[in-house]
Amino acid sequence: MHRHEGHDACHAGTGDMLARAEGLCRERGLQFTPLRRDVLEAVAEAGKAQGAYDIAERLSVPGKRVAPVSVYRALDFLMEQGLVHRIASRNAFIPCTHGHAPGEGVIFLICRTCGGVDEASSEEVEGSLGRTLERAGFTPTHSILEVEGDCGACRDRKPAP
Amino acid sequence: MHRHEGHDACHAGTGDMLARAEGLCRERGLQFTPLRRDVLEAVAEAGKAQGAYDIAERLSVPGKRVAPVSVYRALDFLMEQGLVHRIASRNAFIPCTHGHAPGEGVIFLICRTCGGVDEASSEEVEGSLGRTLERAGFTPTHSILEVEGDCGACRDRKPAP
DNA sequence: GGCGGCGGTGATACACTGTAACAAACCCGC
DNA sequence: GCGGGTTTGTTACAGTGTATCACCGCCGCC
Ligand SMILES: [Zn+2]
Ligand SMILES: [Zn+2]
Ligand SMILES: [Zn+2]
Ligand SMILES: [Zn+2]
Repeated sequence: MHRHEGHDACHAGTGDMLARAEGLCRERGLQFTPLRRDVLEAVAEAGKAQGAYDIAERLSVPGKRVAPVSVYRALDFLMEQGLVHRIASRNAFIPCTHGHAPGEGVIFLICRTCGGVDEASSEEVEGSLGRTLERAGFTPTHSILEVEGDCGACRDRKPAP
Repeated sequence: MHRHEGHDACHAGTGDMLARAEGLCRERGLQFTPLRRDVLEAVAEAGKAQGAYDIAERLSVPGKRVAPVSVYRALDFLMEQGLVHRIASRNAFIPCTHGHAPGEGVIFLICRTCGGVDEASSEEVEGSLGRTLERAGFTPTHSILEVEGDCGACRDRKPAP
């Protein structure tokens, strides 16, 4: 869940996220390498959607540069495992904090003020979208639904004029 | 030129589209310049979503090159006037063949086989999405909904089993 | 031990997408 | 014709993503 109370709250789930990722990779017989771990950690700690180049810069230290291409490869892996999502409207990436049923759609709620991205899902939206597509004679394989606006915390913080 | 080659989803036809655009610009006191006209025509004739650089190349002839930056400016104008849409998941542009009520959402149906993009809208999807957002305490300003899959024509043409 | 395949990483180069900045051309009313 | 806004040309650059090859570490096999 996306929280705005402060950094501690935002970062609280990072450890859990890493532990979950490690377990999931072991379970699937895949390698949770240091680079993949670092990329996931960087995405999880950021509190907002991160570009691949942002991650590369964040992970680079004097004497040890992480090239964007390596970040892209790690992100591809993490996306295949469902640990990270790509936000098409921002060319940026977020950690998955939701845990999805197979085939379930996701709605990304992107706050234009704080930049945070929350995930939601809705059987109702799924159903009505499915009916609309069927009516149009269209067979879907994949869909993206991204909403921009103001999250509750930011709306409360700046009450209407 | 080539207007009746395929079964293409030129619902309205390129000519109608250009006439509509010209009338709309006159009505709003805006300039429907040759470049803007050419860009809209290129997008409308393509039959599938076009990248800005594709359009630039299509409009360029020996001795008269159209720079991508000019295409981007024309596309910005056409998008402001609601004559063209941008497909975020493809970094590409399509002509608007739908005609939208103000504030109405759009669903883009992107065929992975023929590359064509159709538009749909649904009060039902709008409503259920609005309720889901309200439940999440999120105030939307703009949303994108893009579905990838197979259009009816392509599904019929390749009967699977 | 040596050896070869395999997946992951490093490194460079490149393609694609989009924007900033400034100059020149154009249009339109005065 | 003149002045001011708009449109376009041109160049340069920033941002995003991919291709390619080489190297390394690991594991199974001879
Ligand atoms: Zn998720
Ligand atoms: Zn916010
Ligand atoms: Zn439209
Ligand atoms: Zn199709």
